[in-house]
Amino acid sequence: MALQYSPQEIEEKWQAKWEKSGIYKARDNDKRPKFYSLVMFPYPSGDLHMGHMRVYTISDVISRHRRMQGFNVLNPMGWDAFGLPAENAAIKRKLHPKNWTIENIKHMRDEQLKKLGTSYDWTREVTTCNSDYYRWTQWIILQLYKAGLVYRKSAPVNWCPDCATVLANEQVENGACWRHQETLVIQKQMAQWFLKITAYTDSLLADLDLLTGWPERVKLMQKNWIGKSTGAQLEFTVESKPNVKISVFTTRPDTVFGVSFIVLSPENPLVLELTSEAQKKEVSKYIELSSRKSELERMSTEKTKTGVPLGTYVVNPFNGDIVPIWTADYVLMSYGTGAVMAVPAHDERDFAFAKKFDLPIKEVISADGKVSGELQNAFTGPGIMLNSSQFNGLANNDALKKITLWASENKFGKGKTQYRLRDWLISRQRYWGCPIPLIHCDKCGIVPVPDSDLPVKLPTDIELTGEGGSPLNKLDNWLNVNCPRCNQKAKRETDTMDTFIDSSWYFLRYTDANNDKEAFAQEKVNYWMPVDQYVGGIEHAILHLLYSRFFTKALKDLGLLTCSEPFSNLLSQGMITKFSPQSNRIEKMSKSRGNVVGTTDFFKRYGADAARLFTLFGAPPEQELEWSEEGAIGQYRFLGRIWRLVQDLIVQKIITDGHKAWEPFGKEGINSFDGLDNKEKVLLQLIHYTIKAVSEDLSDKRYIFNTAIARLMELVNGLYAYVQISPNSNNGQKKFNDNERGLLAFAVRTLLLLLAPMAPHIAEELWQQAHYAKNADDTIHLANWPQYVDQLTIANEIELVLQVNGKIINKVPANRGLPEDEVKQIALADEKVQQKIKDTVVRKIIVVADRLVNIVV
RNA sequence: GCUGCUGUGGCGGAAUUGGCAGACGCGCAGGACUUAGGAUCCUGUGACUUCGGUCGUGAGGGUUCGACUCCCUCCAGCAGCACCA
Repeated sequence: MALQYSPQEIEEKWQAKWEKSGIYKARDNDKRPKFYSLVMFPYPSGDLHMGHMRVYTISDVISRHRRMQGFNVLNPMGWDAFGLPAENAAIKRKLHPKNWTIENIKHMRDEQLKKLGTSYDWTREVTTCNSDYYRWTQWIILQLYKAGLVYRKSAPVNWCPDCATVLANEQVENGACWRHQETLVIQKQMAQWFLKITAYTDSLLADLDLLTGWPERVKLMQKNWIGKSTGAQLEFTVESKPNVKISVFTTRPDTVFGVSFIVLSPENPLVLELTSEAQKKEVSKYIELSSRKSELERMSTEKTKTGVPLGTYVVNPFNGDIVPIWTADYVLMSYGTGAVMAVPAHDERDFAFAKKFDLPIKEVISADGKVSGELQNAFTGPGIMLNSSQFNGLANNDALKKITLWASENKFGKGKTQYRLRDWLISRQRYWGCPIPLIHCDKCGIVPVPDSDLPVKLPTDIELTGEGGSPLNKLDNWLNVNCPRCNQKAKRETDTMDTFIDSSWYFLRYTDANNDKEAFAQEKVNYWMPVDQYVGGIEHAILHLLYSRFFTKALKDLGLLTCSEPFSNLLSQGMITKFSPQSNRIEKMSKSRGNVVGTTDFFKRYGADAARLFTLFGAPPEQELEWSEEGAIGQYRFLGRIWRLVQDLIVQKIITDGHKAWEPFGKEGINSFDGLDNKEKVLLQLIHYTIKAVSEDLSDKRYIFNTAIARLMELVNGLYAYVQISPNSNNGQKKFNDNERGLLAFAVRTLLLLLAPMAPHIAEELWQQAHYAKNADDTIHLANWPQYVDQLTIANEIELVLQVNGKIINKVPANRGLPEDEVKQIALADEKVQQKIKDTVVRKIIVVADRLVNIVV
């Protein structure tokens, strides 16, 4: 074997061998404890670059480590294969989306993920656009439909002109489409399918507390998205139409005596009903104007408020005040009741509005309960009530509760909790998605496709034009069916599902991926779930993770599984960045920014192991990592350093003996420092310390791989130093006695085991060459993770730091575990310390065991 | 604007519990080997220094024998949300 480290010669060899021997297969219901390791599956866009590789490397290292620790590891991979890019590519290049997708999957799987040296169980691969998968997506949707969680409703929805389809609320960012940052979403009134995620609002919010293994920021983002507010819903009677009431939601019922007008959203149907004859013209003009404003325009006019009065009034039931009704587009129809009570004295928005239109500002809370005169700003803090009849003098927080109670006793309103989260719009007017398995029958209404007729296959003979409307609508022979209930003519639903549905349950399918009788067997899903470690990008903090949690809870209630949260631990890896010549900035690595580093080239030149090490070493996993060619080459050099060290020890027959590894100490190594000379002690301690440190770094308490690699580098440096100071024999080669050979063999063995999860190819190759493998079929990746002896991780002798008044004066060697008095004596006797303190009185001596002494004078 | 996170050498980063700041790597400098070195091996590398030391973790203050770490004020950068009543 060459003395030169050549990843090209070893990596693909081992990849092929691992695949053939099936060492990464997960076993259902094994006796070992299970570990479900999951990485967010990719959209098969065609080409992964180094920026993508980080997440797969991190997840793979965790899987490999757990496997060596004796867990029955499930580490699956699949494809989120439905979606718009396939359809757009089809329109542009006249390829069928299916063929485009399959080609991409083949390349990404065989040329990229496999060549990274990942340890997936490919027998469980799932592809969401295959009918053996989406058959069960349809089945699950029908179960949810039967449970009343799927409904159809005509509603104002977000329409992206570029996608030519509607979007979920979660897919609108700053008023623009999440796929097209420049394309403003427009509002359309359409009949659409919704999933009733709001039925689970409370448990989605409350159970965030159970997710102790999730990053706080992700939980916070979900919490904000759900947006719980507590307050009250209050009723204001219209003065001229006493049978009409306007409901408002407010978090500040304590300010109700300060209401000086009511505002309705322009979309609120009450606006037209309540406008006076005199105001009709102006109000219609205003509604027309604001309907033409996009979401973004409505936001950008943040500071300048617009609105018109309706010319009618309501009665404030709390104090009989008669106040005007206005319409203004700072009030959103989609939140609460689409109407608010305006209290300019205590709400900044209302204050701005009242100032602009010269409406009264009535103070009802102040810091001391006294009138403050003219307000310059809204007073939003806590204080004492005034101008509020029987509630005067109370702290506003007490008044809030009492007013709510009083309102419900007198039927003016009641306490209410309001959420920001709205139901999930799931229908899309596109072709390349999972067909919704429902049928429209004139007589029977909406009829689910019977289970026996699933899957509703997506027809393949279709011409895609990219014009608006559901492409499936044009396929008469697919569209027209007989109603399963009355057998009369009926039509299929032609919308397809949001692809986030496909990814909301794929982790369940992995547990039983080849089942053609059911979505997953209870026994298997309950054995594997929940996922023990999920790794993925922060961009899915809301969408995918919230939807998956919702699916898990809904399926649990349907009796299909027993866990209520799908992902016990979540790691959100940071992105890989690189200087982009286009923008002259360091930005996220992406094709469109022109700063990608391809995988194939890099693997060919430096190997997958070096790529893996660099992405692990550059920064902790949650932080951003800037790609650096030099840094990556540094890892290649480190691997070369290991290679040469081990090769030398093999060629010189130091750690091997014929076709066996040299093992006079057995696999456990030496269990005490007794009888070792100093340099041996140092090496033995280094080995045990390294095992401990790397094991802790790879544990779920840390997952900090950069320090794990740093510890391995220190071990390698230590081994070089050890070999260097050993005496030469006559022929110039290093001379080692049997004990030293055993220690070296143990050191190298340990090094390779600790390296194996991170650089699997070189570890396996050297494992074989040094004959640590029992036979040709033995693999380091199923070997036991090394154990350390705590006693041996620390030296008997320490360096004692001597301080005077907290400043370091000297460092002296001392034995570990000395009694405090003795340590004090050492410190006081020290020459440098003496010089410093001279005759001054020692006030206090602080001893930190085995670390330092601080003398205070 | 609100919320959250982050500020440490020329660079990426380490310091797990309040106890030696800068592990490890990149870069740089010097040496060895060599026909050659952009390979490899070894050594050095926070700043200032009168070579005794002095200063040093975004800025300022505080608590403490002792602060990168805890508290307060401020500054800068990043991210999420953004008229949510």
